[in-house]
Amino acid sequence: MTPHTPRTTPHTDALTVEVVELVGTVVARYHEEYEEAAAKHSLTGAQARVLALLAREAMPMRRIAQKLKCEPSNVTGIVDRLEGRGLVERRPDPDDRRVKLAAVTEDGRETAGRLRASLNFAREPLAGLSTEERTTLRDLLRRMLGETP
Amino acid sequence: MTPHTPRTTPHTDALTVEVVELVGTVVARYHEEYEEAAAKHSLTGAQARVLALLAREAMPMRRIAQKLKCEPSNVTGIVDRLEGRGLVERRPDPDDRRVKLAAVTEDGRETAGRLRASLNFAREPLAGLSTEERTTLRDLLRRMLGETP
DNA sequence: CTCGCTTGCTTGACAATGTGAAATATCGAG
DNA sequence: CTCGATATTTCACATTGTCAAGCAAGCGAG
Repeated sequence: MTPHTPRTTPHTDALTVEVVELVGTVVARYHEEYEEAAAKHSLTGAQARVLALLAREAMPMRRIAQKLKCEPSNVTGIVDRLEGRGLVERRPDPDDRRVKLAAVTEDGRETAGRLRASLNFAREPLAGLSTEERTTLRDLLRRMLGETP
Repeated sequence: MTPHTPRTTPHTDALTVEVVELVGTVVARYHEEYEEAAAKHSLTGAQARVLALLAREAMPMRRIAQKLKCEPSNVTGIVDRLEGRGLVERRPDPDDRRVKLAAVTEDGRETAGRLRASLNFAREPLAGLSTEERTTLRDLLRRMLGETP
C-alpha cells in the first residue's frame, strides 16, 4: 500500500496526512480525558462544559445554546440536571422577562474549579516541551486556527 | 506570573494556559466539522467513525468497541444502523463461530471515501503552513502525544 | 467426553444528549 | 392595541452510551 503521488488534491501529501492524523489523536485523547475528569465529579461531558461556561459568566439559555452549537431545547434539560444538583440556578433577567439567566451557585463555582484543576491534558504532555517549543506550538496552532495577529 | 514557577504546579503559567486553550479550540472545531461532514452523508458522528474504521479493515465487533472505547453492546446498535443502510455487513469468522466480522460493503467503501474527501479540517488550515512549519508541528504534536520514535 | 469457566455478541431497561415542532409568555414596532 | 419576532419550555422521537442478563461457542481439567 504505497501512497501514490497526489494529483487532483494538493492536500494529500504524506506530511499533511500525518499531521491530520496526529490532530485526530489529540482530539480523541482530549475528549477522553475531559469525559474522565467530568465523571470524577459525577458530571457528563455536556454538563461539565455548561458548568465551565457559567463559571466564567452567567448568561441566558439561548447563549448557552449558541456556545454549545445546539438547539435551545437541549439546554433546558442540561441546566435542569445541573440545577437539580444545586450547581446552577435560573434567575430572571431584570431587563427582559422572557430570558432566564443561568448562573453557577457557590457549590457550582467550587465544582467548576476542581473540575478545571483535574483537567490534566495538554498540561502534563506540555511539561516535556521547553518554553521555546511551547511558543512555537502556540504560534503554529494560532495560524492553523486562522488567527493572524 | 513568574516565568519559572517551582515544579510543584508547573501547569498554570500563561503560555501553557494559552496553548491548552488553543488545543481546546482545535478540538471543538475538529468535532464540529466532523459531525458536519458526517451529516452531509446522513450519518451520525459515531456511524462515520465506525464506517471509517471498517473501510480500512474488517474487524470483529469486540475490536470496534475497543477502538471506540465503549461497551460492545453499544456497537451492536451502531452496526445495526449501518447494516440497515447497506453500508456494512456482518460476516461469520471462519476461525471462531462466536465472532462476527463487520465489513464495509461496496456502497460503504464508496461512502467512506466521499466522507474522507469532505473532511476539510486541518487540510485547508494547514495549507497556510510551509513544509518546514508542518514538519515542526508534526514533531511537536508527536512529542505532546508521548511518541518518541 | 463432560463439566465448568471464559469469551463474543445480543437483548432489554434505563439515562443523557440531540433534533424539531408546538405552546406560552414577553418584547417591540407600527 | 395588534402583529410578528424572540426566549424558553414541553413533547415526541432518534441516537448513543451504560449495565446486567442471556445465549452460543471455545477451551481446559478431569
